Amino acid sequence: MDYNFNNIEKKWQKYWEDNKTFKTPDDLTNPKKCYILDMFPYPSGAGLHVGHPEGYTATDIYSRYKRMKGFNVLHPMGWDAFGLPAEQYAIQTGTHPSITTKNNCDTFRRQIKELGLSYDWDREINTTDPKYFRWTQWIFIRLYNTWFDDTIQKGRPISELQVPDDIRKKGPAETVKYIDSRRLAYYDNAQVWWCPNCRIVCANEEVLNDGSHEKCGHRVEKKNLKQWMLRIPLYAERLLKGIDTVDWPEGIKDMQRNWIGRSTGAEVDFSVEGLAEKLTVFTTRPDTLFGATYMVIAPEHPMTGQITVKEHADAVNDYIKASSLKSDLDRTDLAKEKTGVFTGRYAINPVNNKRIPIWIADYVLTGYGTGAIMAVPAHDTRDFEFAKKFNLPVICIQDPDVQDSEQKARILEGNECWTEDGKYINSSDKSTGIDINGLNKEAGIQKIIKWLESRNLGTARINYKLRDWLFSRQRYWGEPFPVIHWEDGEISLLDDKELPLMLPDLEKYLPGDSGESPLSNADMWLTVTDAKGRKGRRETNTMPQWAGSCWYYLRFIDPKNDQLIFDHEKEKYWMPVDLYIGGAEHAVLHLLYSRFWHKVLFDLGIVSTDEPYMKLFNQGMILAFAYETETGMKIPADQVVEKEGKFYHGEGGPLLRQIVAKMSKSLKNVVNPDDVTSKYGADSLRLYEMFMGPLDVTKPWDDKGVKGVFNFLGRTCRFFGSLENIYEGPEDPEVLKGLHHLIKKAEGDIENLRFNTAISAMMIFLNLATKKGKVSHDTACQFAKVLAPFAPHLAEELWQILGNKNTLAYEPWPVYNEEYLKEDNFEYPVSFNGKMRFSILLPVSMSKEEITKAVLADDRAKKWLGGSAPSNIIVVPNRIVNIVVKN
RNA sequence: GCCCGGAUGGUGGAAUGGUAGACACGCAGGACUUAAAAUCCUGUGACCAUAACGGUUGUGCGGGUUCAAGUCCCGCUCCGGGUACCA
Repeated sequence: MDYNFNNIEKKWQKYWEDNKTFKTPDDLTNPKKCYILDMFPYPSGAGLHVGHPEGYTATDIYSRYKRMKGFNVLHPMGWDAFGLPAEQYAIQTGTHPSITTKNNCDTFRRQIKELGLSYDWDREINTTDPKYFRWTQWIFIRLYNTWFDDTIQKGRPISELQVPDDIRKKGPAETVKYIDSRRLAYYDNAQVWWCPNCRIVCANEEVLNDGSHEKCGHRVEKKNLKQWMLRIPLYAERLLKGIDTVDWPEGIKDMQRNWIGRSTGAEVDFSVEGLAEKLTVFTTRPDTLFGATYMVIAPEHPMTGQITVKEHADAVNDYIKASSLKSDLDRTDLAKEKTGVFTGRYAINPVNNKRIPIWIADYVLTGYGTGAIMAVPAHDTRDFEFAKKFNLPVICIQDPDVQDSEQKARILEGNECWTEDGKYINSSDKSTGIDINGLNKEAGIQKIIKWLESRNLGTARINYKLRDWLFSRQRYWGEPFPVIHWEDGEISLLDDKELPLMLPDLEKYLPGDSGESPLSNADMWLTVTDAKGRKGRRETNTMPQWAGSCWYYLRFIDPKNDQLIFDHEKEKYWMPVDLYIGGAEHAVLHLLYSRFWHKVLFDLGIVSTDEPYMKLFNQGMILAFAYETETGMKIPADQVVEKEGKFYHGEGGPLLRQIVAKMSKSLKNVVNPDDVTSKYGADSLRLYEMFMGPLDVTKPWDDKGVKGVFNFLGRTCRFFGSLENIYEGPEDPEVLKGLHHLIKKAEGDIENLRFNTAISAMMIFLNLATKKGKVSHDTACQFAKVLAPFAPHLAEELWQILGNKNTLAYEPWPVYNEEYLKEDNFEYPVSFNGKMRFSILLPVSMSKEEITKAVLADDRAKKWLGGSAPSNIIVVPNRIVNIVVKN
């Protein structure tokens, strides 16, 4: 039978759709459940990219396999469809973003369906659908009404928050202020990055290192705006601990840990000459207090005004102004050159009562720790650079653990910085009574913290890099906040019954002039009046794109529920997600934000698991070949001519180098999945994406490679689709062995997401079957089953040709029989001194002694021994023989 | 700078410490064909050698552990990703 993939694929896609083959039954009685999730895409106007099907095919193979293993499988797909491109298109053309979004979703859906992916389309969700974002708003209300109880490390309803009496006495305004200060969501002024080009606020994460906006490349500025923020750092410890409980790649776990950035140390209070107020610093090295020769506070520190003495005020103000104008670019570029200014004032070092100068410098950040540091130039490289530049004293207080005596001398003299361990010197003071001389780092830190705490000078402290999450955007195309700002200053949230709060239709989508979102133009929508006639204005910010993707996996469980966010019995059954596959670019933000929301929902009893995603896997990026000249100039792929395996810039042009690069329009090396499916079919595309290499590595796309799997499918079709190759009766032992070997291999490989080697095993079996010329009907059916998760269209077709009536999507996965895999003989490689010289076929049952005897009796062994006696013989049964000869 | 990966034929890649290069592409030769495409068969790391056998060498570089190292340990080089003065 010819391999007519077009007919076969259309036929089976229609069959699956008509029969709702992959509709997940709402059967909560099957104890074997498996929730297999893809990171749902943002449906861009460009359509599907070959990177998308990589992860989708992997989860599809896994899903189909699990169904055949008798699992109840939840495998849904949806759209993360809020986002800027549709809004910018609306600004340009006046087309409502919902129309653009719908069109893009339709394209994506069509393309995905053409790949034969076994999604339950009845569960399709769309973050822009009011029936969906109603619940996103609902979760926001929960966040607003939750506080974090540090003592039990748990989020609790705000109604359970005890307001201290001294605050209650100050009146209702102070009480509200106190309560607001504990909510997980709060509204406050925040200095944010502002992109003048897009006229939107950008999250820190969206600003690139060079100070440009990730989306448009324009330089961003700082701007003060009222913003919604989420107190994610309160969950830092929980987020950190949870990482240890999930089956994720270690690299991703590390990235999350680093992002949370826990560091232990101490807060130390320094008294300031002439001021009542103390200056508090955070340090991870309180043990180096004796080496603190100056202090630095951030330019944005609230005490800069008080600390700066008159004579230095001008210089300080100039410096603060200058640094406030700096973008990240400047701060990074100037990282090599430290800047700073002296305030004229001195602090007192608590360990020895010495006066040390207070400086202002922008290498100290306002958002981390207390925004102030004690500088220990002898043992911190940044402080060292600064001290050298401004001629501040460097006092070495640790005898370094180094051999090099010259280096040791330089360190002791304060001419080189030492950040490793060593025994303390110069670290005692009679007047204060502290002495850590002779101790090493760990003991020194313990002793100093104890001392500080006993004197109320400081306290042990844990700090996190993780910052509050800026949770609002000045955009139209996002979830509206269910929030009203009343004229008397009160903020109130909508009642659950009033959800969803819809987006108003607009004439124009341009942002408001002051940086407000386009919603500020929607007068009718904007103003509200309560029963008492009080006027209010709706929140004009909308939520960031993260909001919808933070919890979508939960809605898939019960996507059409109008009464509840989801049915709780269903949630208990399906959660957690068993396998989650997506790109590593979401390793930190999406996964961290999503885990945070999930933990809040868990604390409130809305979900039943502490972590949402049990096993995570990141597919590698798919790159493409690109071409460059000797000098490294990139040449678009359409100008390249291939001749005898070499590449030239045009006919007769200069020789080019083939390199591997990201697919890009400028390099003209973008591969469109539609082109691949029209030429080779969806099964070939699927198979090639999996055959290219391990799922998690980045790998280049090679059109020639598709041919390999296409050939395999063609040969499969011609062999198993031709009934003259199939007979009724017992199977040949060699074929039987090959088949069961394949079943075992494919099963293990699918479980471990090693699809490339599973496909190779199928090719090996096909080669064997072709060589034999005929296989039994049973063998053919088993093979179709193994093929089914990978190339489902062709597998269904073969299954039908072989006389079966139903879809094989739910046929039981074949069981391999170890009996068939048993070998009578093993071909022993015989090495001499580790070098393989010849092999010898021996029965597997042979004892070590017999093997030794048989090998030594062989003429070839005699040749390699050359008359001398072996000094050692290592026999590993069914593996190897190694003979050691001394010469 | 720091953190995390990676380096194996012409190419993508395979290999529980135990026969390096499975499988596939490409290439070469052959069959079929008037011819081409498609398909099928054979060969294919490099080097030396041969009528045939065979041998040497080989997993980025330098050391080490081991009977045995692509795999484990130490020290580098290069490439990719993440991150940016986090006290």
